[in-house]
Amino acid sequence: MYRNEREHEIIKILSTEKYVTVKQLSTLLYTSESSIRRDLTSLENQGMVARSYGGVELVKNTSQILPFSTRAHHNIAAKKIMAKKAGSLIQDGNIVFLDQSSSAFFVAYELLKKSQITVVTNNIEIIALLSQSDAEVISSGGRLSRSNRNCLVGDDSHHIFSQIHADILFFSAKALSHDGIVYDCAREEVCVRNTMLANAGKKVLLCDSEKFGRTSGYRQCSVRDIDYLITERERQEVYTKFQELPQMIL
Amino acid sequence: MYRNEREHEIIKILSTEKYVTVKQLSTLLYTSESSIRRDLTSLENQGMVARSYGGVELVKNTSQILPFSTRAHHNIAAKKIMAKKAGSLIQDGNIVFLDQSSSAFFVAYELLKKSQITVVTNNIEIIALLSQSDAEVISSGGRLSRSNRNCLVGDDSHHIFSQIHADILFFSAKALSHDGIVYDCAREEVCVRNTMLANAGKKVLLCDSEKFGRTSGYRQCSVRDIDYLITERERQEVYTKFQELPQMIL
DNA sequence: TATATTTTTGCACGTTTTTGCGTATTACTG
DNA sequence: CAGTAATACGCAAAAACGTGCAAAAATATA
Repeated sequence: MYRNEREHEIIKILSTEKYVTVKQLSTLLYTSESSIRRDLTSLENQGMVARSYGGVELVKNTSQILPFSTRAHHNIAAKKIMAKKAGSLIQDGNIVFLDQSSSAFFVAYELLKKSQITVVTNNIEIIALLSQSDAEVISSGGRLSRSNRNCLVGDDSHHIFSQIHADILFFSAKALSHDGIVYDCAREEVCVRNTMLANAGKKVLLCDSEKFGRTSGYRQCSVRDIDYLITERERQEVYTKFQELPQMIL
Repeated sequence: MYRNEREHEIIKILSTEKYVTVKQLSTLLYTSESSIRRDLTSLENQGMVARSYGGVELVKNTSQILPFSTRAHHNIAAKKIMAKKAGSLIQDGNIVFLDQSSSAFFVAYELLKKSQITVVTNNIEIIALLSQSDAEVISSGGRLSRSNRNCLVGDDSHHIFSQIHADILFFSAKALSHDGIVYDCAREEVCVRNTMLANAGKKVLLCDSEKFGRTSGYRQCSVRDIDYLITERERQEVYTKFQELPQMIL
């Protein structure tokens, strides 16, 4: 992690000072500017600081140690709200399909509160999370996606989803158009999700309101094919946008 | 666990100080720097501390998201040596099978240095590691093992290994008896490994010398079935123990 | 208690890593 | 497009490291 004591000090200094110059650091830490620069190069490579000509500042959200959590989850607040709502649909003993979305990842957190759950997913991040839990966890297999390196895709990923019938599926998408078509941008991920849709009882779409009224590259399904739509907004706010929608959850 | 009182003290100091130098420790504990270094090597091998030039810090294995990446591995030094040797057997463009052992995890590190590699594994930890790399990564699928929560087992885990023929397989075991039988302790893991063995070109056993002359619950295979045996010791030292062995690597 | 055996310690020495300086290169500034 | 400042890079010196070895300490044995 840290190559030496100085790198610790630099981070400590940056936690109080917003921005420091290389010269200041070399004075403060009684060492040459060369050494400071070498430290900064290392810290930069680890994504801990952001350099600019003459100085450096701290990168926010330094909880990066792990390959995944570094990946910025966008709109976390919305996803947490949706996950809470999703939790109310899950019962002890359920078999749950979770897709490769980060929305589904937050639903996995809710699963930790339930008992006797079986989870089937192609999302590596979810498998890693649940490896600590006492849930039964089943991974789909397949090739690690190149575009979105936290999920398994390709022919081999379909197999398990067609072997198991889930009580409930939680999935997400890139876009939901006004005429009720669900879109995603990655061909292979749409394919796997189709197999999930075909083998699940309740089908639940997690879709934050940012995605309303848009389209994307590939058609996933229609809102008519699903049972529940979950957003981070209030039921009322959403009804005005889509007239003929299925039962929605708050 | 701890080899002496000092190692306990070092951990105690590290629980309050984030980072300490070797010099500080030798003063604090009234002993030579050599002895401190020996303690640190031991603690590092147990995965308890992370060293860097000049000092050490505590390993934080409290990471919630990815439980294993920082998890303590036993006998890390031996595994690193074996991984280095393993690396010399891997060529660019190879298809590599890696089993669920932590020895194989260290081999995965060596793969980061190669190009055009395809990795097939049932080890979640390896998939997580390589998700950052540009290697082609294929996961076996299956049920997350209850005994060893970082790997996939069961019927579904076999499929991929029988579909793909690997250039080389790296695997480990719990024991290697004097008459050349390789043993492991988990039934399900032995089964998957059998499928790997059946579908690999070169078969390479990673086995640190601690495991020599022992047995365990389930028979995996004979040394006659494998092509290379890698240990952390010198070739000479091992030859004296096993007379009729396959070509060994240093 | 005395003696043998094993383990630990500290020092010396060869190796590896880091450091800081000089210099070439690259990036901002007017 | 100069002129200056910051940075990157090569190299020799310094610091830190690992290891073998003999002395010391701890442990086992008689």
